[in-house]
Amino acid sequence: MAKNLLIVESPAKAKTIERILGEDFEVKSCYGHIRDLERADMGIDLNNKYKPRYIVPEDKQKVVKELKSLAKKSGEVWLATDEDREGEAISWHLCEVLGLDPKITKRIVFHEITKPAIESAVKKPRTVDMNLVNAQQARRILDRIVGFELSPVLWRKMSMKNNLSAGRVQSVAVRIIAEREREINAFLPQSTFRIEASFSSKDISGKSVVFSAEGKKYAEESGAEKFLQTCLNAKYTVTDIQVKPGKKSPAAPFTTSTLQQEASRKLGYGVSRTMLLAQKLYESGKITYMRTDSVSLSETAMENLQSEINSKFGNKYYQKRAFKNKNENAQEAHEAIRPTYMENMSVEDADCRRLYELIWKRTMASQMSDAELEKTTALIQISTNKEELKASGEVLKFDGFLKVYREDRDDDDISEEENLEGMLPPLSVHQQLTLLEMRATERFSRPLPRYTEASLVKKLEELGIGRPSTYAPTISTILKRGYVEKRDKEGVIRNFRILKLKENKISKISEQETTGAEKSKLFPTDLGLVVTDFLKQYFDDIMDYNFTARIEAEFDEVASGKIEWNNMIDDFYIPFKKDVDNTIEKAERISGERELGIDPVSGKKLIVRMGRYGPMAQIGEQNDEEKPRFAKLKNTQSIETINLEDALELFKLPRNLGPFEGSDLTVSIGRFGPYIAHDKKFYSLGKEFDPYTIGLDEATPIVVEKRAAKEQRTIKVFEKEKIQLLRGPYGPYIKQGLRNYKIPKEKQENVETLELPEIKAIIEEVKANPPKRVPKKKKSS
DNA sequence: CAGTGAGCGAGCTTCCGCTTGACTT
Repeated sequence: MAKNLLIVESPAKAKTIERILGEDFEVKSCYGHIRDLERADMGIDLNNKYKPRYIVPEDKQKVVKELKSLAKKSGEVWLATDEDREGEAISWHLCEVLGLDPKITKRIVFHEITKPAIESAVKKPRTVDMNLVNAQQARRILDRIVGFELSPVLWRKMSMKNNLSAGRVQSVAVRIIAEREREINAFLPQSTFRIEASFSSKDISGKSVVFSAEGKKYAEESGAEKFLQTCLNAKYTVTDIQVKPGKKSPAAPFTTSTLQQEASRKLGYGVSRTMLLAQKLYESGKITYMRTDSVSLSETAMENLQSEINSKFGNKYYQKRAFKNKNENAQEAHEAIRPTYMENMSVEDADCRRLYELIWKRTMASQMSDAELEKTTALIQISTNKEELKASGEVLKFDGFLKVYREDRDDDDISEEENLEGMLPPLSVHQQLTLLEMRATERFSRPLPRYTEASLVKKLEELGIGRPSTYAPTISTILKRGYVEKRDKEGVIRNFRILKLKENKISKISEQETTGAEKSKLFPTDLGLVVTDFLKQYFDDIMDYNFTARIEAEFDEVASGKIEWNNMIDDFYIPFKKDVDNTIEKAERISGERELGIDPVSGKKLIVRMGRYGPMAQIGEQNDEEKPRFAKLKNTQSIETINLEDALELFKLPRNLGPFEGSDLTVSIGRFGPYIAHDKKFYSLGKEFDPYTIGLDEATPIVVEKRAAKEQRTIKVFEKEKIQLLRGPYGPYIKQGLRNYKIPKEKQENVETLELPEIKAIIEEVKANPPKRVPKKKKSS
């Protein structure tokens, strides 16, 4: 009898399932979606109820062909794609392509790859849920409409014409970054003077230890000073001690988003790196599926965890927990991310090890007991005034899950008070304390920090925007489009004041701290800011943080059969199309123009705006008699924040440094950064040099050095044929015009002896057999 | 490779969400 064919999405999953199901089934994977909307005319028939036109993309034709031929030979085809909207649609597309009747074809689902789960799924097959499929089609079509209508609006209205894009997810992601930047720019730090006293007391062994207590905060220095004065000659007595038990509970096992956040905080990984390593672990069978929004663990995994915890730490450390997803948008087609076998504490692969151990610890901790704490608060009376000081401390009574894992938090979630808590020595009521010193320290409020890749993912997830499979690609997209940059920012030094009461004397000191330093954070570019403003002005609805949540609710109604998908799309498209047409007709070109003042030399207006090649400054106007002067903004400058002085500075380039070997040296900034030009040749200027201040004596050695290096690189030159024989980082190569040609290995040995005929032969040879490259696909890249 | 910055019109770009490879100029 012919075998049954069971189709899943992921090939790694196929292997495991085939082992579980045994002889009767052949398990194959379709590698995700097998059809997509055609690109021409959006792939949607706007005049016929938005009827979609699907095609099998080129890179999926091979797998579709294979599945077709297998389906023909098989006894019965079973569809086991993921149990979510996208998975349901994949099953339906498979029916369409393989010629199966969706009304009778067997469709099964499971959320975990375990023997009981799969065997019970096979016992109760259903058929494809067309309402759910239609909800997916609506999602797909709406995203296509938004992306393919909005992007062309940008092409028309932006002077920069390199492939700009807009979409339901990416445009809101950029908006989040843009708004945070503006909040930070507008932020005015407020300072307060916080009272902190250090006392000495005896610990259990009779040794002197120091602990601190906190007092009030004062808005002004004068208030803090007055308070300190009232404390002169004071005595300090403990008046009250409160001891309260407390507990901490472990976090849920990892989802894609929480894994990305913790790998960023604890290991400093970007989201793409995390996903790459997780993929490797998944493919080698070490962890469960890594693109998931579920926090639940399979029964098998729970049993495995119980026995591991009991044997490693004892029964006292075990606590069974079932986690619930807080996120309403979760589709929970898979389990949480966990090790497949808890007995593997680590993995061989060094790259993956740290991520694996993180997953292991988090999973382990999730089924361990609470940590038990004792929180102590002591009130301290000041004999000379009515204020009180408060000392708090925390003692860990039982470590519980903290034995293996503690979740990190982002800076913005940690309050000052928590930071201060430490241990307290044993104290008693009426106890007299010895004051070591009391300080009023000036503290400034801080703006919220800029987003990291991972904290942006967290924000997107909270808003229900994007899916586990798209978080990392979305960030790549907004970086690639130049809407956002990932970089560091140096902090600035600022003074703060401290008033100190010590040995019954008050003194004032000033200290310095660095503030505003950021590492590996997301900054909006001028392009990102300008495009966001434009989209918000004309497409407020799409840019709304709740847009996705609203349409998701409608997709749910489609999925439950309450509304027809075409009607839903129609309700969206009619007003949207009106906005698009109106914008194309009425909106001015996007420029972000800002007038900074008057150039003192020419007396003309200086403006900054977006130009064809990026942000720039301009002196004078287009229709002036004299042509306006232009200068490119530096990478670190922004249209929004640059001032007149800095903008004028930009016009000092190109600078003529004077003569060298008979011709002038000039320095400027070009398309590829700062450079020195001499004798019609160009030499890049390293980061350590400033083109605005570099002098002739510094510049000439650079020219001499780089010229020598270039000569060394050159083996031979044939002027007439425009052919050069050069030495590159990957060995010698031939350059003709702008194209490079690789020299075959066997001829690399004696390149010096190569003559023109032989070189031409190599060029012809390479032209005839071009090296294999990633085809520049119009599709995914 | 090292300049540019107006507008026209050719012909191009673009979305989100499922999946893995095969590229190294």
